Amino acid sequence: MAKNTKARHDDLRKRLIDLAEKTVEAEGLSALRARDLANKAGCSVGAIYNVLTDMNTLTLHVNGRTFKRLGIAVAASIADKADLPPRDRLIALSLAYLDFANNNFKAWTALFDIEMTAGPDVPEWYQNALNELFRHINGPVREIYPEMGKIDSDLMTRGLFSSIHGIVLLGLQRRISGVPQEEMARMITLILSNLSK
Amino acid sequence: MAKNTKARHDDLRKRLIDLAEKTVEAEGLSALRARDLANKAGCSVGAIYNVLTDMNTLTLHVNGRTFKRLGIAVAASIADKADLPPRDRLIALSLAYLDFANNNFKAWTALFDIEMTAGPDVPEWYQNALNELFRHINGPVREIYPEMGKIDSDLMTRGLFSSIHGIVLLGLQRRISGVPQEEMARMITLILSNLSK
DNA sequence: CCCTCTCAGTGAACGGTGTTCAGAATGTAA
DNA sequence: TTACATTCTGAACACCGTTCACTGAGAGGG
Repeated sequence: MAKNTKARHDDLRKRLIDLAEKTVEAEGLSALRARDLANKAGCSVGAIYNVLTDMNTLTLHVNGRTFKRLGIAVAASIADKADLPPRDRLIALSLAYLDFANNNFKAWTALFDIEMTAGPDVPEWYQNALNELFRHINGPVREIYPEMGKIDSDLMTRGLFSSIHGIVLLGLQRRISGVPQEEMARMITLILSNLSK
Repeated sequence: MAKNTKARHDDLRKRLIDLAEKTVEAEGLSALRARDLANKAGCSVGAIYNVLTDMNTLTLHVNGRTFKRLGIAVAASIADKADLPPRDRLIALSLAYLDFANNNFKAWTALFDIEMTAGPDVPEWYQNALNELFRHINGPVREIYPEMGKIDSDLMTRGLFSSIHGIVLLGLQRRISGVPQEEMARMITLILSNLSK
């Protein structure tokens, strides 16, 4: 029965993450409540804590899935575009990022709404997921700036990602007036098109 | 006494905002609690609600002050640099933004941590404060791209602000590995220096 | 078949939020 | 002093995540 318990635990854990993912996608991270979740899963509140250490780690699991989907969507955007000029590949990547954030707004928001006060460092899988995104950007960057040293081209890569992220973030949160949805794509294109050299 | 109460209310409101500002600066938005605040102000919890509709509006007041300080800091960075080339002025503005966010990290974070789910629109003063920042950016942008139409140059302005914001945000939150403090300035400089035309 | 005995699962209870509102306290006027 | 109006108070409420003393179902031996 030790084996049996583990199987039941694994099963419950998976169901909880599935349900949490649906909730986050539909209503956002703030709608993820322990009692509601237990209710939907047909278990007690306590059962959640038999299987997951925290509500926070549950969110981490959901975010892990979101990051995976994000990575796939971004990679797909340049899968058949290897022959395009590097600037156009950067634009394609960025628009895919915008598109994903827009179509999965609440799940995408949850990626950055989570607490990360524990220590100076972020979970490893989070770093890995970001590094995966960086890899895609780094190729075009090195093509555009072949003379640039590795340190600077890495900085440029992270800087470009952060820039696009900032545009998408402030735009989708409607924190900046006069940036309707359809203009965000143009904003991204404008900035990336004007990268010199 | 109607006058008298108004004066007392105004006084209490001011003291509450002062105390809240200190708390947010020292410990962050999450440390702002109604009971603690009442304790520090020497009043009852209920008194807060006689004078402020909400804990959220209290945060808005604090954020208003932070935005004002931010605006002053950013404006000061180019006050004596009118003769510099536009790209250098953009860099000065951006580094001032980075500097302010770094030196007032918790208060600056609070600017964007606040709930804005109420309706599709953000408070008016928030928009005004942002527009003030945009004005500073718009000048150099129009100098760099004199042939650009107003619509596009406005998009470029907002896009550049969002970009710098994204770099500062992800960098200071340590959400991106390998971007130590001193390299963020270089990251910003790299990107802005490579704006073409 | 029954009786232990173990242990996973339960949900009431705990500590912590923001917010409210019946009543106490204070002030005003007759 | 008394009657009334106004202001202020803090216990109580609703709602979080989290815990832990209990329950009850199932295993194994007699």
